[in-house]
Amino acid sequence: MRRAPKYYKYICKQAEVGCDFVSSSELATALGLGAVQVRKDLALLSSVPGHSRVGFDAKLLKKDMERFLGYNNTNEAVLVGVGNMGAALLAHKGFVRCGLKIVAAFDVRKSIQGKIIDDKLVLPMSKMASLIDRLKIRLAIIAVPAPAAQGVCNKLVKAGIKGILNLSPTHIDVPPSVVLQDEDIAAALAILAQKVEDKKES
Amino acid sequence: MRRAPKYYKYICKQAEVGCDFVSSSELATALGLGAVQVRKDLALLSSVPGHSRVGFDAKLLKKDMERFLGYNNTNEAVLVGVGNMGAALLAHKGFVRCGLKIVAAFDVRKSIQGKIIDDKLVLPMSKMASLIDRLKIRLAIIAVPAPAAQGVCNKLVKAGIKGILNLSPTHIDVPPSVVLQDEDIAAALAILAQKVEDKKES
DNA sequence: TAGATTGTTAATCGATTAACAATC
DNA sequence: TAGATTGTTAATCGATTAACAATC
Repeated sequence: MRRAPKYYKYICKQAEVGCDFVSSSELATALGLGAVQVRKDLALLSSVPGHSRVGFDAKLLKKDMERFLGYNNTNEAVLVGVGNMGAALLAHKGFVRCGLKIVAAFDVRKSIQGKIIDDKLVLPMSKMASLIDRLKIRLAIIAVPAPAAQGVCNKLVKAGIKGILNLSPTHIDVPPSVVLQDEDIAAALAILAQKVEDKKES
Repeated sequence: MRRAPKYYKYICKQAEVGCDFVSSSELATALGLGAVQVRKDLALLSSVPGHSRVGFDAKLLKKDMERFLGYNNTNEAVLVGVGNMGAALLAHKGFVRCGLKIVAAFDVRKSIQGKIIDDKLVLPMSKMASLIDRLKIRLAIIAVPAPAAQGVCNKLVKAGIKGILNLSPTHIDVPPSVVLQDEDIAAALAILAQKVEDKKES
């Protein structure tokens, strides 16, 4: 359910302001969605039915969303590539909220090995496979330059990684047993530019 | 067409290796999609029909994709928030390829104002509105902490921005005339973790 | 020709929307 | 009660898939 994160963030914001209840019509107008669609989504996502006239209990709904999005059970991940973007992710505070923790970082460059960023030590690539195996890590983030991405990916898969978030702007091949997700900020911005252009015309 | 970037990246990779032709069945197996779906997509995206037995001309198809994805016409954007993530984006090389250029960066913190990152000067917020207006910028990236995001967004909209890429992990409100796109790496990784979990069970 | 490919037409599936009854 | 909300059932729409004819 691709709308769940949006709902979650809106509910969080409302809960902060002290709203005890959130109605589906409120969510619909706030997020620019159809009221019926939101009602249907909430019926699916919420563990308790909503109350007529007032809507859904904000705190309960927030908990349901967290459970649904898997923000409760902590997942550990490794990061490969501590360049500008990789270093920013190491220092990023937003992961804990989603039940995520980067437990180790790796880089080929000797110059950065041994450095500590936000309490995490940057290790050489040679330590990667054994650490993933020993700690039973299943998730990895690839933040290396495009030409190195496929090689890193192969090593990760061999070491037992089951989910890869690919931040490099290139296609990589994974076996069917591994889940791959591409996240390319430049491409996302380009799509946004397109949408703006399309809107102007209509 | 959400699959276009994937096609594009795969074609790029093949073109680099020296492949002159790409077939839809090849794309399908490489990207894990249905062969018919790819054929239909290409029929829509390609300006020239494919040749039977060999597939599509890789160079032409690459050009078509670039045109479709808007990678040709250069779009300028501003960045607000030069923290870890913002600084990484300023130094990021991947934008040019997608026809994008960050022309200016802003931050509230005096300590970072005046610094130059990758040839771009970090300016105080007070310069933002006039610069956006003067350079007729339509795109902005928000990379500030969550509590500041809505305030920054309001200023951007007032200054005439038409498309916003929101990297902060919070919901923000925009008027219907503005296109908003959320990009939350932590949330993306959480979804990946979910998919891995789901796969294990099935 | 045989085989691998393309493109098209029709069928299926899933998600969205519309209409309405039920609740407080 | 009246009004605002919820939840459900049926209709619509769009995207995906299946089947097949056409090409080199």
